[in-house]
Amino acid sequence: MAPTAAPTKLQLVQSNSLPALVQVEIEQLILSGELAAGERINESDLAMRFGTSRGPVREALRGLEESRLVRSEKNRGVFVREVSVAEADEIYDVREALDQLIGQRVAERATPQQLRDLEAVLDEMDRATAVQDVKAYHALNLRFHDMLVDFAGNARLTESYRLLTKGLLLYRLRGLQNGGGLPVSNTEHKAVVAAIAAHDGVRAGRLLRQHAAASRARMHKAAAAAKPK
Amino acid sequence: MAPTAAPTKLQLVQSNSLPALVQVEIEQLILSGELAAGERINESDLAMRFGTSRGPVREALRGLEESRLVRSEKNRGVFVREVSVAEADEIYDVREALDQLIGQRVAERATPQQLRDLEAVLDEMDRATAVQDVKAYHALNLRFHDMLVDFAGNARLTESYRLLTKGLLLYRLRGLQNGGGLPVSNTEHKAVVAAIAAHDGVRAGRLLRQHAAASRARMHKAAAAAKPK
DNA sequence: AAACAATTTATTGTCGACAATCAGCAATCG
DNA sequence: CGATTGCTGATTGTCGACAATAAATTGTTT
Repeated sequence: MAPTAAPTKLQLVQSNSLPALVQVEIEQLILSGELAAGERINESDLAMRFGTSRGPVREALRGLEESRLVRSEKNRGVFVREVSVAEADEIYDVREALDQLIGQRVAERATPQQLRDLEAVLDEMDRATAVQDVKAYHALNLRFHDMLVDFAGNARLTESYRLLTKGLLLYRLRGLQNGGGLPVSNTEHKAVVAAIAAHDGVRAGRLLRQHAAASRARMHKAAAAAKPK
Repeated sequence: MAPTAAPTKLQLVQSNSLPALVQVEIEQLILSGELAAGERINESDLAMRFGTSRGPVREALRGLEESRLVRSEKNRGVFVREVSVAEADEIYDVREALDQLIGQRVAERATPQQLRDLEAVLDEMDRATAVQDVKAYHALNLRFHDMLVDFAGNARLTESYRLLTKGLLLYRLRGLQNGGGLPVSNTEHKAVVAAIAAHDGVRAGRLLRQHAAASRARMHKAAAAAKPK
């Protein structure tokens, strides 16, 4: 396997081209919420900010458009995408199917070391739950699911899954981030990991799918609470 | 609803920007095999060909890179992607999961009109099989699965699925397109449509997944036959 | 003749400039 | 007074030119 340990920034600049660098930078801006959903993106401003000309920025935006993080209107500019509840619902539909596949594959292939890594994250999440640190829990949750899809050992699956979850992330940023549900969420995680440890692919797949479905239900609940209408 | 009937060319030029147009054009070049897998793409040549400067071409290539149809090496250029058997295998793994979801959803939502459309394509495929027109069958097969994912009524699912199948298309172009198996393939199609007509989501999902698995097996068989070693 | 070094050529990467287009406002006319 | 028309500033779309890099070629030396 390639040395995935810690690619230095120098290596990044040498291997990746400038537009690629700018693309991940803008992506961070969007995912962190600094560029709000729906907001229009000014090419010149970004170019200034990164110390480049508008060319690389435009190329980066085209990449982000393809990954559906922005949408582009001719002669009007590119906008940070807004993900509606309906669209998030669609994403969850696909995600549930993929999560089932992920659970199954991970249960079949997980090494003892990978299992230990998963359990370590689980512990950290327990600690975050104890102190009600929602932000930390959220980050750990992302990391947990990221590890799972990685351990499934299918690059295309990883790619599809990441693309999907990015869209979900965009929705979550709309402010209606749920409050409760952390303990129950982690309980579900533990059940999944237990099935993986038992190398029970069918059960792990089913549980991970159910976890996604529960997550979707929590989203709906939060949305309904935020907008009683 | 907007007039989706027949978008005139004028509307297309007005709504879509030049880089987007160039992108689909290059995509056609790749999918048709005019730009062979592994081949290096010359920006200036393409720009000349489309009568634009290199800017729009570069933007289009960045989009194609994001959709994994090309890969890009810094200071060396962009290359049409080659999809190995292993990678095609990975894609099929994901595709099977999505196909199951597609079958289920279509069985739940399909309208009588949509069912008739599907059956019409089935008939055409029968006719293509009768005269051993592999090329026509291939095109119809793509159309059939395209219709299915559309009828599932989930835009994100469509998007993910199309992205995946494009990769598969790229593999098929490597020449080892199977010869036989057309009749059996269409028999599978018919079983799927029958389940859809019965609005039996579970069965349709299972059958469509099995169809994808069988298709994968046929690919392996063809690959083994082409390269016995 | 083979291996290495220097040079040339082709191609990509980046930039600044100009043209095209749009949103907003002001002036005009009914 | 409202609507329409014509400016105006800002922003995007596109281009041609130049710099940086890699590949190919040639020349040189042993």
